[in-house]
Amino acid sequence: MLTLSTHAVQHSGMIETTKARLVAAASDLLDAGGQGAVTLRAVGEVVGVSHNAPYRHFRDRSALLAAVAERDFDGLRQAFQAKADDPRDARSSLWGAVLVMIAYARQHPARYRLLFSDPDLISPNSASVDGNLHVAAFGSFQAFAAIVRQCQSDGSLRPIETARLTGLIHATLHGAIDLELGGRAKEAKGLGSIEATMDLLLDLLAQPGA
Amino acid sequence: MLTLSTHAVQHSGMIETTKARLVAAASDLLDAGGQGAVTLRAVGEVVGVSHNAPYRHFRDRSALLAAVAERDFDGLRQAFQAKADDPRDARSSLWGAVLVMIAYARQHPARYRLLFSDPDLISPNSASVDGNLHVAAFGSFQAFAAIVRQCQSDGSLRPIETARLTGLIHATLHGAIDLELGGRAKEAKGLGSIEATMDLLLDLLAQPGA
DNA sequence: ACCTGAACACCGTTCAAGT
DNA sequence: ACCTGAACACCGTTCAAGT
Repeated sequence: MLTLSTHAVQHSGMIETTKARLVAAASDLLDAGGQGAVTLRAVGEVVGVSHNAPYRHFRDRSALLAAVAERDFDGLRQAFQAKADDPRDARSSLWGAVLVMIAYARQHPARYRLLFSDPDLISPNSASVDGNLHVAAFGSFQAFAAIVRQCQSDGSLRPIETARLTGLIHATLHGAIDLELGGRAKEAKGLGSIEATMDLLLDLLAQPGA
Repeated sequence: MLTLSTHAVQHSGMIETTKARLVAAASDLLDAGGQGAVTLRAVGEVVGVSHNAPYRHFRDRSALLAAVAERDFDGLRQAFQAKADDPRDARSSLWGAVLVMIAYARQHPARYRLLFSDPDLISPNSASVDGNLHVAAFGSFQAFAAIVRQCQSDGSLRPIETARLTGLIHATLHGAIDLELGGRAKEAKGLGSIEATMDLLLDLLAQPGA
C-alpha cells in the first residue's frame, strides 16, 4: 500500500495535462527499472509523444526527475501529518511515521534514493530554478520533526535539543534504509533489519524514568 | 590525509601492471568528476590505451568499479585495524574509526558512495564473479565490529547484542554521511554535523554507570 | 503554445584483426 | 596474451520547422 495519494482530483475528468503524464511516466519507469530506465525516449513513448517533447515542459531530464521528487515529498508530508494525528500517543505517531518511510523505500527504492540520496537532485541544476522542490523537501522534514517534538513534550522522548534529536533519528533511519536498498545489510549477517535498528534507537531515546 | 595507503610496494620498480593503472585511473576519475566521469574512453586515455583495452582486464565497466571498491575496502580495513591498536582506551579506537570513515567520505565522496550505497556494485553483475569484493567488504566491516566489541568488554559501551549494536552505529554513521554528501544536511538547518550526530549516539550508548 | 524529425556528440559493448 | 579500429545500438540535447 502507501500509494502516497497524489492524484487528488485527477480521475474526475481524466483529462490530465501532458506535463503531469510525463511526471507519472517517469515515476513508473523509476519503479520498474531504476534511474537508468528513465530515458526521455522511454518517457515519451509511454506518454505517446516524441522523445524531445519533454523539453517543452522541463528544462532537462533532471528537472523532470525533480518534479517526481517534489510530488513524492508532498505525499510523504501528508502521510506524516496523518500520523501526527494518531488517536493514540505521540510515540505511536513517531513509529507510524518511521513505518511510512520504510514502506515507501521498499516499494519505491529508486524513488526513495532520488529524494534522499541523489546528489544531483539538490545542488547544481534545476534546483535553483525550481525552488518548489526545496519547499516540498523541507515541508516533509518539518512534518517529521513535528512528531519528534510532540514526543518530547509528551515525555516519551528525552529532552535533548529537538534539532539534534531529529537529526539523529533521521540519519539512523536513512542509513538503515539505504544500506538495505544497496544490498549492504546481508553483508554482515545478524546486523538486524531496519525495524530492529530503529526499535533499538528509540528505546535508547526513551526517557530513563518511563 | 588518509590516502588509504594502498600502493604498498608499487613505487619500488615503478612498473605497475596495466590492470593496476586502469584501477588507479578509474579511482582518480571518480574523485575528479563522479560516476559519470568514469568513462571507459576517459580511463583509457589516462592510462594511454584504447577505449576498449579495459575489456582485456575486466568483464565490463562495473567490474572495473568493483576493483576500485575492493582496493578501498582493503584500505579501510587496514585503517580500522590501526585504530584498534590505539594506545589509549577502546573508546578512542571507536571514535578514531568513525573519523576515518568521515574523512574518507568527505575526501572521496563518489568512492564512498560506490562502496556503501551503489546497488549495482553488489547484487547482479560482477559480484558473483569477483568474490574478492565481498571478502574485502566483509573484512572492513569485521574490523569495525571488532572495535565495537572491544568497547563492550572495555565497559565503555552498553552490553547490547554486539551485532545489533554494530548495526545501529554503522547505520547512523552511514546515514549521517550520506545525507551530507547528498546535500540533504543543509535542508533543515541545525540538524547537526556528522560528528555531532555520532557524538550524541555514542553518548546514548555509553554505560549508564560510567 | 506545443510538438516533431533530423542531427550532433557521446556512451558501453562487440568483433574482426593485428602483434 | 594483449591491444586496436570500426561498427552497433543507445543516450541527452539542440535546432529548424511545422500546427
